[in-house]
Amino acid sequence: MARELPVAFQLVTKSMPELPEVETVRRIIDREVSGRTIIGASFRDFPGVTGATDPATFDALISGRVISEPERYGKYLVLPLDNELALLIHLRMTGRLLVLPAAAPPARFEHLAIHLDTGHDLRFADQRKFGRVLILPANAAREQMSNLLGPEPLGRDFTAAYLADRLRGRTTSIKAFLLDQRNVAGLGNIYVDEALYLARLHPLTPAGSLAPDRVGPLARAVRRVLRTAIANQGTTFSTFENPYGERGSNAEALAVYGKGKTGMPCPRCRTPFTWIRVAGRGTSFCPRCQPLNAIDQSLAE
DNA sequence: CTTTTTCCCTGGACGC
DNA sequence: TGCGTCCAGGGAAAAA
Repeated sequence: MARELPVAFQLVTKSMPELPEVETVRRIIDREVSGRTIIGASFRDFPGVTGATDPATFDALISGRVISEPERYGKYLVLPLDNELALLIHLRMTGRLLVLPAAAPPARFEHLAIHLDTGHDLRFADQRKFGRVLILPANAAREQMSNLLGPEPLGRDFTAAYLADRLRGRTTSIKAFLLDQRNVAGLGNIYVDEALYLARLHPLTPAGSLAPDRVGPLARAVRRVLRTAIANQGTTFSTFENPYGERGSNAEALAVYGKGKTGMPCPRCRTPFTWIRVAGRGTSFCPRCQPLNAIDQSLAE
């Protein structure tokens, strides 16, 4: 049994939810919301809960249903219901899931409220409306996930052999490759920059040009930054506390992300970090620790 | 097929 | 102080 929630609390703050942040949200939802019965729902000012574009239909589909254990696929969250349907949620940039007392006023930028039999709501808020909520058959949701996403980086399938095979012949940059959810699920801008720093790879390195002995370390770097971030309950840039007094502390563990613009020094060699744009994303790296070697440079032309 | 670019959104930071 | 501009970036879709 989940303990009584003391007051309103925020499951996760803003700041680009990637795999570790979504996993943090998943665990808290599992703790506090799964097993609960939905007694109603409402939404407004929302692009729509795809699959039920009007509130009444959505309410009818989920009322009386029990939420079962939430599943995470990359950055997606699947909340299965006991009627073969599921909510498929993506927070994108600024999406947040909140648990609030039913009587609490709408959170800022709140779009959707799911009323639970505990007297609390599961609410979805999103300043920039990039986030998405879908209702669809649970099996269809899982099938969509397997079509859209590569292996889980912390799962058994994400091996050096898989990565080497997948990299072969690719001309795009290693950063764009890692951001592509079909290659590996769950990485975003923060953890790609961190993993490349750890693996000492220049973000523009052509993916197919990685020396064989760099592939295993890259896979390990990816796993390491994610494990650390999960242990820290995600990267939080603004202040928040969950009901247990915990906040995501991984921002302090970041070595390179966001530090290129101001030229902060590399903790390893004190060279100022550099900022460039790669794959449409702001990219920070150490020009000394993460060099483009000669063969990479010729391929990058 | 692969790769790149554009677009969606809005608040905060910054320059003048 | 106020106004304009840039920036944050995941992923769908279009373009190359």
